[in-house]
Amino acid sequence: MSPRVRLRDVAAAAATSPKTVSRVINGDPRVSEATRDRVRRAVLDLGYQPDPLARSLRRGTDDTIGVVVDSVADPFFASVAGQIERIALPKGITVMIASTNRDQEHEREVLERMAQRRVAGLIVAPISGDHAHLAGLSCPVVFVDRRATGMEADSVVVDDHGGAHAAVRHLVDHGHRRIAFVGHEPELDTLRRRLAGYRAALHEAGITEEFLVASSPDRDEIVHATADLLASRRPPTAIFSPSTRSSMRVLPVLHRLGRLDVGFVAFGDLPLADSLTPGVTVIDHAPEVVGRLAAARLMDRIAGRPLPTEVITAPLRLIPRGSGEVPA
Amino acid sequence: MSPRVRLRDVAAAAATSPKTVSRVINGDPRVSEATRDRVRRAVLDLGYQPDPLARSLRRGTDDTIGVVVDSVADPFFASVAGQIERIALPKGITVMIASTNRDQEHEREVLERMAQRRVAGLIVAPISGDHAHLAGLSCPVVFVDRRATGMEADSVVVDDHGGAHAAVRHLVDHGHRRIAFVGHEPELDTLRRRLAGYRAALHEAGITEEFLVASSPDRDEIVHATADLLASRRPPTAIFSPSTRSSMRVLPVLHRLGRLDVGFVAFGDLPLADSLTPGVTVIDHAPEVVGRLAAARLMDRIAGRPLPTEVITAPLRLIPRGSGEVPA
DNA sequence: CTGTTAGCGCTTTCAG
DNA sequence: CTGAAAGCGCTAACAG
Repeated sequence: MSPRVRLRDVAAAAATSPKTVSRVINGDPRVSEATRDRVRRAVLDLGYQPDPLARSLRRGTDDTIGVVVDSVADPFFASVAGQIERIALPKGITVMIASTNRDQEHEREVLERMAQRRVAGLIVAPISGDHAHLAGLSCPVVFVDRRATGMEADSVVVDDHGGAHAAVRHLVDHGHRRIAFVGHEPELDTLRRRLAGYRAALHEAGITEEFLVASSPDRDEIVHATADLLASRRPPTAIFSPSTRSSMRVLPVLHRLGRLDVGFVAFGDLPLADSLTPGVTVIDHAPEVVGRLAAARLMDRIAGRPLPTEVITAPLRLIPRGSGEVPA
Repeated sequence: MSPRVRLRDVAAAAATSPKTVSRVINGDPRVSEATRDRVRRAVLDLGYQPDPLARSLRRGTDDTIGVVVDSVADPFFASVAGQIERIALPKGITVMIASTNRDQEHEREVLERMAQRRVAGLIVAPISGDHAHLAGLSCPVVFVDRRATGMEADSVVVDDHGGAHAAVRHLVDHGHRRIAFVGHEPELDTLRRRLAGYRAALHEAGITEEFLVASSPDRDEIVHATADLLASRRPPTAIFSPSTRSSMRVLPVLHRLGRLDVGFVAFGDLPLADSLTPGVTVIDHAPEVVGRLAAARLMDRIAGRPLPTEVITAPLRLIPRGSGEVPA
């Protein structure tokens, strides 16, 4: 529309210099009340709005934070991202979201691009195994869901070991002794921890028999492996699904086969989990909490508050809905 | 880490001027092969990467498109956004996603901020009723899910009327005559069209009895209203849910009450829809298609290709899974 | 308390 | 084909 109002236009209208207008805009106290008022009026009259690009170029940093996750289409990360946005926006911080699609090369590219844009900070669900290359980024980084390795940075995670332990313990308490872990992804630190929690719970209960399906939830193999396992001569009486993605593949199998007698507990909540029959017992993954904690910590870092590097653990809770309470 | 390589550093290394380097970077053909090679080598040697902020400031436009939707945490919009990202990124275009949380004021603010950043284009799921104020934006806008009103702009929508019509027709074909429309939101154009489709299908079948629950899916009222409706003296034998958000509220009611004899067809696919018993029959909303079409059209606009303003309709298909095929 | 000068890194003139 | 000068809109540095 109108050709864009600049600082100098406001300055002219307020009969002062651009720098003084800049001071008023940025809340510098060293401006007289009278001038300040004139400037404020001019700003309103002309509908002036600062140019974020020019400002960032000069300042060397942008009022933007980057969020890099596996995929925005993943409900867990979508919730995390939504929460971050909710916290950042009121502070005048813009959020840029990007997906890695679980591809290391892609992750690198996306991060580089954000760094190039001089983002003030990054929240990353890292997919690469070693994050040393991220140490070179000149802005604070907070990891979510998976913790930092190879560099000093805060991470906001959930208690993978404890959550898995609680889930399996819950099944044991309902009489199950043959419990499968379906959907292992050994390349993910998170999953390895959940596997350890599963094993610890078995061990504690004096169970030595382990059922492990290590097919990735992204491939159809998991479907067949699960069906085969249930059809085997000595099948498990319960399944622990260590990730939402795994649950989305395994639950349909159970329902298709009508195997609703099989105990089932999932790590990560699911939409419609309480409309299934039986309802799906889950360890709630608390994406909102993860998002909130990560955003808060990043703000602290951007503000330069001196804090020790930390692994922040979001609390988990078990939500019994039926599938985890079927007897063995 | 290293202090950032600038154009002039590359120029120095290649023994030429910044402008010539700029020409090479931007693929200007009017540079001799020899110079071009020297520059390319220098770029690689120094690891030069252009500064997007400086470039945008000078050019007056940013290689970024903004995506503004109800909420990234909404699975439909998350898919749409994911698809847009997938198309934009390989073209070197950065995507900024923001949520309106269905708040007009918020929408205005977010859009203003993006415009301020000189985005090259916008993809918007508009929440405000009249979009005339968006006409002032100096970049192309493509609307998704809901169509433009009050301004000339492309929209990518689904066939709301036709989809709803097909859904209700499907129920009629299975013998239902008392079919409820649960979860109307009269302020949304989309929903009004779906309601019209519902009515048209009833009319065609010679049905005069209409059941309408106009509670917003965001409020608990919809739960009670649905339960009351089913408990009434002359209840519907089937329900058409005109939105995913509505389905997420209504399905739990049906399952909690054990009313699996009630026919159910939803507008918009649902995660785990085929694990419910019965599986949920849906009109697939095709978020990926909507995203792809919107992104493609926006690219056309940004490239300045002369095209008539259009309402592009993404195809829908009915996926029968059981709930829509229960007899009356 | 206020203003001037310079320059963030790039690209658009316009002149060789 | 190449380069010098100017400036996008803003703010840091340094006067006054």
